[in-house]
Amino acid sequence: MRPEDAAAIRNLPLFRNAREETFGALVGAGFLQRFPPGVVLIKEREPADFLHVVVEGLVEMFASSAGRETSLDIVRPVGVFILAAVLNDDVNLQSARTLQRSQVLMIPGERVREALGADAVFTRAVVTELARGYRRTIKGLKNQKLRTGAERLGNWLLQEAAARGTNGRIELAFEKRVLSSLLGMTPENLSRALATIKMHGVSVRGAEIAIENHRALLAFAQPDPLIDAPE
Amino acid sequence: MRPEDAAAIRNLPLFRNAREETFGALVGAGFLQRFPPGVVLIKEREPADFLHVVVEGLVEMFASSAGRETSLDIVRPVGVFILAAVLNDDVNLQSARTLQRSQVLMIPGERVREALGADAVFTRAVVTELARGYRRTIKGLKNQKLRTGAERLGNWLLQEAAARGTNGRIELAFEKRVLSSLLGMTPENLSRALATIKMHGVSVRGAEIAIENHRALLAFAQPDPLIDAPE
DNA sequence: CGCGAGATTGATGGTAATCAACGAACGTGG
DNA sequence: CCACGTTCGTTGATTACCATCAATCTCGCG
Repeated sequence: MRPEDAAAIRNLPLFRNAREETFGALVGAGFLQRFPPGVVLIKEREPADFLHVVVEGLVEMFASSAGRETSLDIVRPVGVFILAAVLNDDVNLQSARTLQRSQVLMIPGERVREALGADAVFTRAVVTELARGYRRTIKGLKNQKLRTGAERLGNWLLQEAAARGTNGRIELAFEKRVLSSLLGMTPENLSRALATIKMHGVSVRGAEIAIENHRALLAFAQPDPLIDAPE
Repeated sequence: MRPEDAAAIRNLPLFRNAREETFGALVGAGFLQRFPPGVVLIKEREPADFLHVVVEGLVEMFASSAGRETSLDIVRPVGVFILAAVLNDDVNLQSARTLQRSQVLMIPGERVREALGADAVFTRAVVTELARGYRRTIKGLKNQKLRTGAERLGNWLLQEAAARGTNGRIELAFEKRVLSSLLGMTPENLSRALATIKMHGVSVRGAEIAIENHRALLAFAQPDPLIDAPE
């Protein structure tokens, strides 16, 4: 593992204040691996054997049922996934696949559960991380139940633009079909939603999306801090 | 507080294995109060000052945005709510109101956060409870994104019937409009969904719903343990 | 009895999924 | 370098699903 990767992981809220030996035990027992795009890292219905940390790249969380499939989240560096399943020693509710060439650290779940008992500070960080993930998911549920597709798109754009601080310019890092699934619609409908939203201050050229008229998009999307807050 | 209420709370997964003094400190600092139906206990956007425990009755968690409103969960005895917001010392993402005459124990958030540092067993229980709530919400999101309204209804009925062990008979404990909101549809559409699933082995008379043909309903609803499992 | 809240039913329009066809971009192999 | 093929995205037509508006019905209760 490169020193800057180790430092990035150490700097995760989950590990930042943990004791050195806790961190060492966890990372020491883990495997750091590279994957090409499109690799399925975990599958729903299977036991959650490893806690995953995305060190580099991009990972899509998704789920299927009765022949349908939907994307639930996109995990960027440095982020963690299936923490809840690992802690409960349960099966995965979600699958995960790489969207880009990615580097992922996998820590045996058993080690994570051991660390819980051994390091109170780490445990407190786990509580915070879980609570944060919990709240993120509730926001996702509100987003899905309270808004139309075009509104979800508008708010997603506002959020992305704000997160990147790139003055309203957004370059999609993955295919539009993934975005459509994340936003809870079909690819066809994303196309139409993008067309709709052009009337509200947005321009689209391929994977380049720009918010030309921030005020107009705000008026249309009506962002709500209790749904769209970055965290 | 009646002794049997104290015992029920003590028996919650969250408190079951906590040290006696932890439990005493938490419950001792709490207020046990009775409320008539329709009382708003907490409001979204406000700080989460108290952890709430539903001792008796029924509480609806709901949220609003941009003039729309939806129900997110129904909490029954003995259940806990807004744990995540209390732990993060953050604002509520959801509001809560009583659906029936209810008894609720309110524990100051500060005490809960203190107990985290003082009792490792309690902390471990908090981790488990949070992870469980997290996974429940992900199931809710999958339910919403992967199924139609009638399918959500069918699976809700199957789940209720199984939970009550009352041989397929379900007596609604709250108004249908609440159920419709919980299932992510309008009251009108719930009526139609109920009409639809009459063709799949369900009978409805007022608030009495019965699964006459379990096999037929299963075939229609296609329950999935990764969405519908009680927990 | 008659009122009123909740539930149902009907009519209509909007939103989204599906099916189908076309177009653009890209990579490969001739 | 170009022809071809594949994948992705877009567009159009149709259908399914759902929301809204309006009217009626049911039932509990004063």
